[in-house]
Amino acid sequence: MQTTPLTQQLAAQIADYIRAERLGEGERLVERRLGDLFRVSRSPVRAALKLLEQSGIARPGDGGGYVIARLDAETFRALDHVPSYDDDQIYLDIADDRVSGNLPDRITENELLRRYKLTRGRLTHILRRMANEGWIERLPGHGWEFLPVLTSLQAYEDSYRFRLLIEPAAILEPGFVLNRPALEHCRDQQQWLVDGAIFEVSNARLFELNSGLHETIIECSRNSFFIDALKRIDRLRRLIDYRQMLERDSARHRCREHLELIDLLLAGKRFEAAEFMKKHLEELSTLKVRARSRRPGEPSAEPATSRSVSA
Amino acid sequence: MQTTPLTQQLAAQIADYIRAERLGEGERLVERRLGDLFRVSRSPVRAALKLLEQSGIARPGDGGGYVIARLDAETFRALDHVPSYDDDQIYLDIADDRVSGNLPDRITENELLRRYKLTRGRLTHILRRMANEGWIERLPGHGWEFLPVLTSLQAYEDSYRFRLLIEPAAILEPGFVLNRPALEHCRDQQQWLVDGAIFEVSNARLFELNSGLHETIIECSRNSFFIDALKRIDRLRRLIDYRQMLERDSARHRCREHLELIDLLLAGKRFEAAEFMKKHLEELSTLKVRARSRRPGEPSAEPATSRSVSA
DNA sequence: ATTGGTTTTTTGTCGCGTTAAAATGCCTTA
DNA sequence: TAAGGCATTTTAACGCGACAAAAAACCAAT
Repeated sequence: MQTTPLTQQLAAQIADYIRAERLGEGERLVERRLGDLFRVSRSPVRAALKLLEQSGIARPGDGGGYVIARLDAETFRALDHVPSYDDDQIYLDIADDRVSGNLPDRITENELLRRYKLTRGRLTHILRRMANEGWIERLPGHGWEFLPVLTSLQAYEDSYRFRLLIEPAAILEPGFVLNRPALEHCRDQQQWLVDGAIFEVSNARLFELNSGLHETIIECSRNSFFIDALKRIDRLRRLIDYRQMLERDSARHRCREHLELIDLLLAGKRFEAAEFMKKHLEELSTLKVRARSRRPGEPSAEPATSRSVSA
Repeated sequence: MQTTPLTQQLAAQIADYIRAERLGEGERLVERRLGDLFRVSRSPVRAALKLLEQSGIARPGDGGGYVIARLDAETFRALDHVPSYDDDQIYLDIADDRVSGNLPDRITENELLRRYKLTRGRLTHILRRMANEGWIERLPGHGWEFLPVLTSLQAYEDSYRFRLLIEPAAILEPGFVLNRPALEHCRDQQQWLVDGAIFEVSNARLFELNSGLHETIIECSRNSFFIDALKRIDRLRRLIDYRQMLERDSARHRCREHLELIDLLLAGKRFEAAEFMKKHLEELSTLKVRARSRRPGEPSAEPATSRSVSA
């Protein structure tokens, strides 16, 4: 039996689907329908179903095929963490090495190939992704050059001024429609954080939950330009914010604000919500600036915060 | 002698550089310095210099190397149009075929390979580019799917509301610094259009000049998030706006507005400029909406605008 | 008509050799 | 010491074949 990335991903998606749709034991898992739903052919669906059988989520049905087995929370947990693409880890490794100064400003593809033991295709994928996110650039001839986007404080302030503009405006978009279930899901998560989980979750997870909330809100605007713009910023932020130790007390304060914000939205008070979002982001921005108050060129006044960024 | 794309591009860049820096006859064109400037090694610079010799812009200097020859406008014109990458044309062809309905919603890479006679590498480049611009998407398994971003009127209105937000705000950014030479260059171009050239230039060129102006302005904000956001929108717009016959009288009106806008900026009246930009975009938005008042699904009421573009 | 099972076709990734072109290093000269 | 000339090394795109996996077509059963 083969378990390819696609198969694993599909299995996780199907599990999510079962949970989201509240499907009960004994219901058929129809191959064709699942294939249509997730835009793949039946082949990977079959493999995914076999995988789900092994996890105990599905069992063979009468007359072939699979039906849903039992559904305790424990069973799901096994598939909970979406198996991130192998590439994603290497991508983060490169970002890591870059931010911590292990990679020079300019580098060739072959050098990266050697360092990270990749195939050419994979590396090309990763490089293009980084280029799209705007922190590496192809040189006219051979090689690539890292851009200073991530490392400068200036970029941070810039990104917050941009968010300050678009996020409140998105809430006031004419096409804005609340996605209640998604928002309520976010509220549960934020409540969970406030109730103490915040001191236990990883940086990565915390970042994911918070940016996920902001993205859920902006998605309600149903204007892809707002949505894409924020998502692009978040992909960039992820690379930095992952790494710095987030201060949990102020993070908790932010989560409380998130809860307020969600409640305003759920109550239909869009205008107030937009105002609140503005204030929330303004606070966030000053927080960040205070935390990393080093000018790009200037020597650091606070050695504790100045991690060497580039060789 | 080899003339690769890089060589040609370099030659054009060097020519531009000579013009921009007002370098005179007899000045040395130092290989190393040019290489550093354009971030390439000496090899392609040498090839480019040979090319410039053929064009009559450079001539061999005493003791080797090249110096600037004579500099009449006629000589430059030969190198004026930057040789666009081969890929760009195919990219536009695909967009063309897509917009005019010659390509199905889903398609495999091999099918595209056959249709457009590309190598795998090239196609991968193009597909990734389209994916980044947000109008095609990789399916989980095999194949790609075109997204409806481009074709819907809704997306148009969305994009204009987004621009209406960011473009005036960009002018008011704290880091805003006028790029006088660039703006004056734009003013010359706009004046040239208003003076009658507008009835002669191609759609493509008109689009390029106008979006170039808007991008020049937003670049003065020196906030990469504003800049990137607008550039992304423009890349999308290009695909559509290329194709529809632009109405020259209202286009001329827009150019007149552009001139006013530039004058406000050059006079340092940023606040007024931002206000003017807002009004300008509002007008533009209503224009567009009126011009393409066809719902995505509905049959076209104006057959004149649906030109079959490619076989 | 749906569904599952099976087979066939197609796809797209990987590995590897080849090669033009870009980068680099060395030498000479002014 | 800064420049060009020249030779050498390195790079990355291309082409091709192999192979696993996904898509598609076909069949049988209910």
